[in-house]
Formats: sequence, structure tokens, C-alpha cells
Amino acid sequence: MRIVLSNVKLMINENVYLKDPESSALGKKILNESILLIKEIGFEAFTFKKLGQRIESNESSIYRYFENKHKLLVYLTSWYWSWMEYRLVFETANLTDPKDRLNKTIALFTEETKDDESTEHINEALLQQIIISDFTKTLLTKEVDEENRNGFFVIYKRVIHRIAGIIKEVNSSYPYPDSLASTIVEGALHQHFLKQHLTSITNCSDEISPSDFYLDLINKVLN
Amino acid sequence: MRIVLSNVKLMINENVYLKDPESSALGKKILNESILLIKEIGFEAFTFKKLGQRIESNESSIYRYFENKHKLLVYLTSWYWSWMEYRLVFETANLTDPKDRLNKTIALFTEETKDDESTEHINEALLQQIIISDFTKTLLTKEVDEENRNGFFVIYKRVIHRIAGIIKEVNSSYPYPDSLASTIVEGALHQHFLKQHLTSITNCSDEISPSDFYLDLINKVLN
DNA sequence: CATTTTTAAAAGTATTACTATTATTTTTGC
DNA sequence: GCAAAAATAATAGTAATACTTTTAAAAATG
Repeated sequence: MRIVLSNVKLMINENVYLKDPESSALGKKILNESILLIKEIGFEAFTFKKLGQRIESNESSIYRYFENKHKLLVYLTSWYWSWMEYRLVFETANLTDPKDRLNKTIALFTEETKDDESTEHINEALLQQIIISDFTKTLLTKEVDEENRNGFFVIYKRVIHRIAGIIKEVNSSYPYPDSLASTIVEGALHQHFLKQHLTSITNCSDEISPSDFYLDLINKVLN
Repeated sequence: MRIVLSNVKLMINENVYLKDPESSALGKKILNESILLIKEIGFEAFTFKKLGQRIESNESSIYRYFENKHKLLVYLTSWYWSWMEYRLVFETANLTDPKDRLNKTIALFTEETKDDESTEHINEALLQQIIISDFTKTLLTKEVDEENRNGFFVIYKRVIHRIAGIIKEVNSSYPYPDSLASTIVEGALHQHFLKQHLTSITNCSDEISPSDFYLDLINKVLN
């Protein structure tokens, strides 16, 4: 199923950016090329100076959009979860059986993503790779409580709550729906990472996907 | 059950350090105080200069033990997993029923740690807090493949394999023992973090522990 | 006690993560 | 179509980081 996103603007918390990057050509270039550059050299080595060189623009111009690279990463991850939320709502809309809805949901959040061609300035497949390697780092900081208060993670939290809600529809007496949802979403990212880099401690491979593992898991846990 | 570690030296891969920190008083001070300082200001803000000031020693002296702070963190995390492996072997040694062994194991890896008084230069409870916030960062780098080849993560991987082995004893036909083990160990760290900072997306609290959640989960998955 | 090793102190370098200033270009509103 | 405002580019500068190097002093060891 192809999603039409052309007319939808994903809303990202305003505290994350100084100037909305979706409001200008340079801003979109920043999003687009930062994904490529972070994927290429890793988030730790990524700097605004290097990004500036790459987009043939100035370091200081990028600073007018984002205070620092951490906030740019929070922006990109928020965009990703917002896009996933949209897909979740869209792709489960016509499913009435809670079990179908749950299986579809788990598949969506544990599968590898293909690029969605309806957004030209974001390569979703590459963005998912960045989410796998770097999303957790946006949370694991000394500033997490303050940033959480400032709404940096609202979209992610909303996504987890939606999934927890679907879990409850299937089994309303299960006592840990939020923990199960957060464990699966975060765990799926981790299994993708292990599949790519630490293959010996996962059963996921070209034949077995994280989806297989988590679909099996959730059905056993909820029945 | 109290563990006697006085006579045991946990072996850490030699590629991680330049000089064995357990071989000198300064080295032990580096381990001891780095745990306190990382906990205090966070790993990102932690520098060898600050650590040097704190232990009233010189920055350059610390560089003779560890090439950089990342390797110091890999050392600390390896030490932690080595200690956990020791506890795992010790505490399951006299259990013959596979189910008992598994439950004990899951409890061990999902519970909050109390300081083990038998090692004076490491505060295990604080170290666990660092593991919760920072262990994943040691893996999520651009250099993970090279460091993995150099044996930086052998202890962690061995721990996961041990747990996977115990899972297989309980249910030899379960198809994803390694993924289940890695999901639980890593997921438990994540649930502890959520419990502390993003309480709305976990059911873990003062009343419900990550152990409750994962013990329930593993028994449902394997039966 | 002489040699080696370890540690400390100081200085130096390249890079990072910004900020500030000024100039130029682009956009917009009348 | 032009003046004003806003955005961008270029340059320079700063404080901190993440080291390396050198030299000297202290401690350990054979």
C-alpha cells in the first residue's frame, strides 16, 4: 500500500528547531543531506561544518535552523516516528479484527523500511538505518528529563501508547502493555543492529527477520 | 547470597586498555572515580581532564591507561558483564531444574543491583546505572565491526550465549533463543531507563519491576 | 643503589562547537 | 518595480575538547 503524503505536513515540536527546515529549500537540503552524511560517516563524526561543505552552504546558515547536531537528530527521529504513526493509522484503518490490527502493527514496526517516494526530501530507508543506530542516543543523555518536559519525545511516546492500546484490544487483562510495546519497538531496532553487526547473538538473518521473532513473541505473550 | 570475589580477577580484553588499570593504585582510582564522575555529569560531559583534577592526578597519566574515554567505557562495561557472568554461574550452580535456572537468570539480569562489598574499587550499583545509560552507546558506533573483531564485546556475547543456552534447556524447540536473550538483557536496561525518565511508556514502577515483566514474558514465550 | 618505569606538569596542536560581524543575495509587500 | 526585511554566505574569533609531546620528578624493581 502506497501512502500519499504530499498534502500532509508532519508536525514536529517547535522547541527542537530554531527555524522550520521544511519551510525553505535550504532547510530541506539540510534534512536530506544530513541523513546521507550521518549514514556515511556516523553521527559522532558528523558536524555542521562538514554538512555545510557538502550542501555548499555555510556552517552558520545551518545554525540558524538547528542549535546543534543533537537537536537535528531529535528532529529527524521525531519526523521518523511521526511518519510511522501516520503509516500505522493508515494501514490499520480498515482492519476490524484486533488480532489483525496487532499483527499488522508489529510487522510495521519491526520490518525493514523501503523508501517512500512521496517525500522527495527524506529517504525513509536510510532514515530507518539512522534510527537503528542513533535513535536511542537521543534518549540516553543527561538532559533527557528537561528535553522530555519540553516535548522532544511526544511523538515517540504517542506511538508507544497507540501500540499499547492495540495490545489491550487483543488482551485487556495483560498487565504490561506499555512495557511490551516499548520493548518491542526499541528491541526491534536493536535486533536490526545485531543482525548487521553482532550476528552471533541474534537469530535474525536474511532468512529470519525481526518481524518473525516479534510476531511469534507477541502472540505467545498475549494468548 | 554474597559472592567472594577477593581472589578472582575479572579478565578484560587487552586491546581495550594500554596498561591494566587493576595493576596499580592509580589505575584502580581511575576505575573507581570514573564511575562516580560519569554518573555525576554524564558520559558526554566526562573528560580525562576533569577526571585528572578529581583524582588529583594528571590528564596525561590517565592516557597511559586508556587511549580515550570510549575505551574506558568499554572497559567498565566489560567488567560489569564479566561480574554478571560470574554471578550467573555462581548463583545457578546448585539449581538442577532448568526452569529454576532460567527464572533465577532472568531475575539476575533484570533486577536492580546492590553494591557488592567484596570489590572496594568498583561500586557495582553505580556501575549498573552507567550500564543502563551508556552500555548501548559502546555498541552503536561506526567502529563496531572493527572493535567486535578486536574482541571488545566477547564477554557480553558470552553472557548472551549462556542465557540462550539456559533458554534451550527449558524449551529446545524454541526457534529464537539468542534473540530472546539479547532482547531481554538489553530490554531490561531500557525498561530501567524508562522507569527513571520516561515513566509514561513503561508499566515498570516502584511496585512493578522489570523483573516482573520479563519473568512473565519468558514463561509465556517458552511454554 | 642504579636503572627502569611511572607519574606529573606544562605546553602545544588540531578539531569542534559554537558566536559575532559584516556583506551580499533573495524574498516580500506595497 | 523598488524599498525594506529577511535569509544566506563569508570571515573571523573563542573556549573547550581530545589528544600528543617533552621534560622533570617520583616511585618501584632487580
